[in-house]
Amino acid sequence: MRTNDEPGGQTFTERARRTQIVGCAIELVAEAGYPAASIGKIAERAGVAKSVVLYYFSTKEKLVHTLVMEIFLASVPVMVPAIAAEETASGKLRAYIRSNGEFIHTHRDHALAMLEIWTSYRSATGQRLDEEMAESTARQPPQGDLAALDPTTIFELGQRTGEFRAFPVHHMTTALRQAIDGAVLQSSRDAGFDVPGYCEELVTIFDLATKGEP
Amino acid sequence: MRTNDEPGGQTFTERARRTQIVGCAIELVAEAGYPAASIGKIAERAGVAKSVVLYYFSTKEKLVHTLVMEIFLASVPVMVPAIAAEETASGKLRAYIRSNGEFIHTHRDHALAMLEIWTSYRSATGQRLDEEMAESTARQPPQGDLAALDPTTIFELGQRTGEFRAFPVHHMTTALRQAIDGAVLQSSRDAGFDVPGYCEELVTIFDLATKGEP
Amino acid sequence: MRTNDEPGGQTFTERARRTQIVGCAIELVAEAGYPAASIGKIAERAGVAKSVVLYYFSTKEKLVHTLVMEIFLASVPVMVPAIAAEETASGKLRAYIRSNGEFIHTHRDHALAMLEIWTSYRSATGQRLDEEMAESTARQPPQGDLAALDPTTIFELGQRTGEFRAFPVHHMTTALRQAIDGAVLQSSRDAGFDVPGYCEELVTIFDLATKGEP
Amino acid sequence: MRTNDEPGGQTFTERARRTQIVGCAIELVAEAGYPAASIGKIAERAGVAKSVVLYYFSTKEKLVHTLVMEIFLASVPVMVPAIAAEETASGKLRAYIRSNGEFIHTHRDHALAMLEIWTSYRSATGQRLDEEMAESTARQPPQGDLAALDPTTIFELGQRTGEFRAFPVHHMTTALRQAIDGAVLQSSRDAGFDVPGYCEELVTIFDLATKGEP
DNA sequence: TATGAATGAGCGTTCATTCAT
DNA sequence: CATGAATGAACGCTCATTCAT
Repeated sequence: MRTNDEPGGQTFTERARRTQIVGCAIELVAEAGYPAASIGKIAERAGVAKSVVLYYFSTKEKLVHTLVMEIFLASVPVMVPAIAAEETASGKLRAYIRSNGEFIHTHRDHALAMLEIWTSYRSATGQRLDEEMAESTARQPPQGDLAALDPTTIFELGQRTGEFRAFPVHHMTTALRQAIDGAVLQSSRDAGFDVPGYCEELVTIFDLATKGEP
Repeated sequence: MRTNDEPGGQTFTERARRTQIVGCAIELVAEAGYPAASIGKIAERAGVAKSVVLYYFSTKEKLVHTLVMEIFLASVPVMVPAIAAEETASGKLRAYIRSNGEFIHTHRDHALAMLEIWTSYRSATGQRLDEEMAESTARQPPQGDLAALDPTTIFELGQRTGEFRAFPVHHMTTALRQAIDGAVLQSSRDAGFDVPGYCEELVTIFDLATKGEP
Repeated sequence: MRTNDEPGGQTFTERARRTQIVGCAIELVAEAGYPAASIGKIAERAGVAKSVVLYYFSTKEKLVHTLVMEIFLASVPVMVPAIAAEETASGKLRAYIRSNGEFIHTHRDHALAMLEIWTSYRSATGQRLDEEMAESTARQPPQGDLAALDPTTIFELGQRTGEFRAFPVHHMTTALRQAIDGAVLQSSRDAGFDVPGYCEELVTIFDLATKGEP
Repeated sequence: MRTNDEPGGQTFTERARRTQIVGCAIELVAEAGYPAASIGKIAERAGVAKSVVLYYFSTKEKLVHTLVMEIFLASVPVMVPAIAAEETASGKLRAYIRSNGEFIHTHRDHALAMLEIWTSYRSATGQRLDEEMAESTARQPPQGDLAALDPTTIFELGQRTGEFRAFPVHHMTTALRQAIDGAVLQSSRDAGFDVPGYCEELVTIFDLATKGEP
């Protein structure tokens, strides 16, 4: 009954365990794929009992949500400053692609796990991750960092300043996000895939694609 | 007596059942995702016993292979003639994107199922679909139609004729394939997604991206 | 509607098919063991449809009974004359062991299949082969050849003539039958096992064991 | 707090359950035969869910190995001291047969289960129990108790001391093992079979058979 | 805080058998 | 005479989850 309750209602031990489990889960999902990443195997990798995982994350669904958040938060310090340092929309776009590529390159497991979850995860009711998130964030739209990490913002800026041609922003966003995910996909097939090189090509592609003919 | 010696050694009943099961499987994979498309659920949807599915496709792996082949073959008459009708590389590229979009639009379930399998399927040994296919086609590389449906061919043609700038072909291929898959993804989230509109934008994007400044 | 009904109510074709299926079944049981010898695999080996097997032998149980009878009948021409040619009980015993060994040697599949069925087969109600047979032959005790192939007869003869010492006949029978089955067992583990050599040793063993001290 | 750190890292509950399951499995195999002893039926007999059996023995193969070990270990205290107490080879041989008979008599289910497994078990790859064991003990040959329980040792001793005549040891071993297994077989057919009486006859048989004429 | 124990639903697969043709 | 089609029960096994301690 020591007074070891930390702010946020979590003890030091609890935070450590959660971090450890999340780390192992990310590794396992990246290596074996989401469907093969059972709670039992995650626990085994973490060296704890299976029930411990469910003690901290009462449901597999909640564990996945935590994973996603963890991965997203890991990308913020890499991407947000890089984008913010640029002033022009095309500068921000280049920074977005390059810093995302850098994140994929330096955090391969994080990126692989995210893609696995993104493509394979379904809730008990059959919903995909984005559908679940869309529901929970319907009333509370993303702000701050989350907004900064949405290419939409950049494309809208560029169209406002006249740097970019008139294109449907959400379509360009889809194309860009998918193209970047391609880096993760190739990296998952071939650990030696040249992610920075691929992203440099993406910079060229979307530079040309957003500016259009003079 | 005619039903028993059809070409391919398959009776009328057999072909009908196989078609029906494949159809139900495609629907279910498209709706619920690959991991949720168990043999039992496929059978239930088809209104037959689980063992009937395994009577026609002795293994789930074989069922998946059949699905993939079926979907691929459905795309051929839509895409191949459209691409072949164009002479220039940029014409072929536009036709590739537009006809692929048309296929996604008119064969939504096929496209969704293929994407699901592409991203979620793993063989018993953990191999992905493309890794399995890469193994089986190692000695017998694709020819004819299959080659025509690989954007690589188009990009190489364009670089030879000088229509396209010098870019790493495999990177451009990855970006294009991913961008097109984006149409499927969006369509799975929102059945009313404007696939042709999106693809028209892709036409512009890759037109600009492949030509570039001199 | 040709008048091809043979005596016994079986057509030529029918007998041929039955022989063929029984032969394949014996081979398969010998090779893969009884539990692995499913009707489907037997049919496959015979090159007929699974239902054909059940058309001729309406039940797997009946097929097994036929197999056993077939194997037994195959042993008769090898063993019975050899035993009958001897006059003394110890002569008949030697002939029994040697001819049984010869049968095992020349009909390895038959012997292996019999042993597999003997040790592994259970009817739907859990009964073993001998228990089933004991039931069906309760009222109709074996005669003629069957009696000749039961070592009991030989042992009783030897005790009557004074050639053999006084031992409990059924115990000696059990020991002998088991010892001979050992040849099959060893042969199943090692195809090159020296069955005749082993049986020659059995001849010595049971010669000594039945005569006892002078 | 004491239950959790027993020797072997097993809790009291775990050992109890394992013992219970192994006991039920031995009973069931003895009664219904190995093929009929499914995990589900073993669980049913133990009054637990099917998954509980797999919780303690992650694979049926492992359960079988445990069964075999359990049965073997149960025979050691009965047979080894009895054999060790004799000095001559023929004394050891008599003790071997009699103590084995005693074990079969007092541990009928154990003996039946062992014989069932011995004759019917096949691993996933089709290997029999002895073939599996031969593989695993190839580098680490059995010593001490295991060697004492192999009749080969006794026969070799007797030939060295001149008590036994010159016979091929492995053939005599096969015959003896098979003859003793006959006791189990008869006992399984008839619960009232006189195992000690049969073994006493075996003592006579192999006494005569190993000594022979000069 | 942490865990061992237990469960039930579901998985892919095999199999003997039935039946209409 | 022969078969293709279909079935239901059972199999070994995995998994997320519950619960008492």
